Amino acid sequence: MTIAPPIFHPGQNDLIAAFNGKEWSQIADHLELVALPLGEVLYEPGISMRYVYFPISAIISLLYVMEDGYSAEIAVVGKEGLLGIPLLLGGESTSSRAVVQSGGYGFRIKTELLKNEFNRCGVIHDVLLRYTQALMTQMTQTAACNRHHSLEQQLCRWLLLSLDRLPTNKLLMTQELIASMLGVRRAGVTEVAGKLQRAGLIKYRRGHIEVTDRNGLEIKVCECYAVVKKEYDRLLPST
Amino acid sequence: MTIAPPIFHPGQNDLIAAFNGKEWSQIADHLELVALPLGEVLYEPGISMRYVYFPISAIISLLYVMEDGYSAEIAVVGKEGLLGIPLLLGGESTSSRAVVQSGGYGFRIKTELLKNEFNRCGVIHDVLLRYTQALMTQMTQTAACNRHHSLEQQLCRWLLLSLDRLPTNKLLMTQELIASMLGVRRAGVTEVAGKLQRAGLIKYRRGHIEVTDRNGLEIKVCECYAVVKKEYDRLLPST
DNA sequence: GTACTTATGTCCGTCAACGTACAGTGGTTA
DNA sequence: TAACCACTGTACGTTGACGGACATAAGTAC
Repeated sequence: MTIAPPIFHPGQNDLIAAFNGKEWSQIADHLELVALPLGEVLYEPGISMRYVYFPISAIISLLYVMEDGYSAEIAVVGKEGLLGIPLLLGGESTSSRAVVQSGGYGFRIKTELLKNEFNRCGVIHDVLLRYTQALMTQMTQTAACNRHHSLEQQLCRWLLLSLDRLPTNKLLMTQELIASMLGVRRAGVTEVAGKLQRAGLIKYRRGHIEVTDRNGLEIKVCECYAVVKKEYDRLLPST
Repeated sequence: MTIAPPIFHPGQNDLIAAFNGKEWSQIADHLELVALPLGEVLYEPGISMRYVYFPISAIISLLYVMEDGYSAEIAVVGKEGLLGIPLLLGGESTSSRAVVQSGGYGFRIKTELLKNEFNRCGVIHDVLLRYTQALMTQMTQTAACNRHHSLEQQLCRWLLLSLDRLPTNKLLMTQELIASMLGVRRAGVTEVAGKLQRAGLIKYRRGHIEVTDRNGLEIKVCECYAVVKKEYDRLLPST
């Protein structure tokens, strides 16, 4: 038996919702609903891509993968954003990889079409540039957090950022995956996650995480989370 | 006695050199040469600024300063770039601070004037967006480098990035300052710098660093330096 | 030249995270 | 039901950087 895909509409992506003008309706027809299954690689470093993605229920992780195989998450993109900013900025490719961190659905559109609208320098242009700045804030904070904060704080930040981009408080995530996103040992994640569980903040079950006390996480997390969230709210108030 | 400021012209900034069209000449007259002395703070988090800066001989460091006073460098801007991208992206302010890391000169122009030209979506617009992407690459690499690489590698990267933005191989820099840029202990910098000096790569003298074997640094440095450099060259080939 | 400030060199105990390894256990498949 | 695999829990020694402290040396001011 096959399960019918859930019914989504483009406006569930916050950026698309913010476009909603005449210029947008011209290309809205070209949006295409796609499944974004866990682990799918959407962009690979140095490769120029044909589509940009507006996630709805999926979360995409921007990772830098080093020569020795170690990786580090730079930012996450969910329904508040767009995957493919470099395509609009004119650079085509990036040095990072985009991987689906939490499976779901999204819309995609041919790069050229969005680029054409972007280059008219109307609402779409302005919204996307503000989003670009929000993304830069996230990168900034990742860099600073990597330097100074403990694994526990970083995990809290990661959980909250993910939660903000999901409809539920449940994540499908193994500790192995989280570790590779954060660029730390799996055993380190186990330790810290156990601590959070004993404190009653989360519940763990083989690849399922449930956040049971969001407030508690917000108390434990470092400032980085709030800085990013505040900046997204400021730059993209519609969301 | 007063020393006359060196004679600079705007084209010494690589971005301005790339503009050189009719649209640019309209506002070129409004450029103003300014001294950028070591330590001067050009942008403060959350404050909207009146000018954007095109460095010529100075280097500006983008720092995120945490609540507890610890800081981390996110990126550096020199004659290859522009300080004030967030002003153009529409967000006005950022969460980071911009500090002159190496004293020198630069040109500045009122934000509004550049913004107007930017919004015409011509050459200036395109060049600045490509620069924005280069800056994002630098942030990405900083985040990844902070996570995985040793202090020694990071210092090498920092020296090389600085060197690329200076006319000489000499830096005016105390270890204390470098430490606060990298977000590490001063004693840590001393150790590593001593090691580099004994290896004959640099020469130290109370606030003066001279790189005597650039090649040696490039061998020791992590991949992060090359990734950033390559991306700048690719995105802004005129430089 | 002397006193003073500022930068650098070095040491020590501490600690978070590392790499590695292995045992348990939940869920799936045969 | 049994076998198996993938995920999780835990342990151990190692290590790079930390916080803090103090000594030395290089410039600067008097």
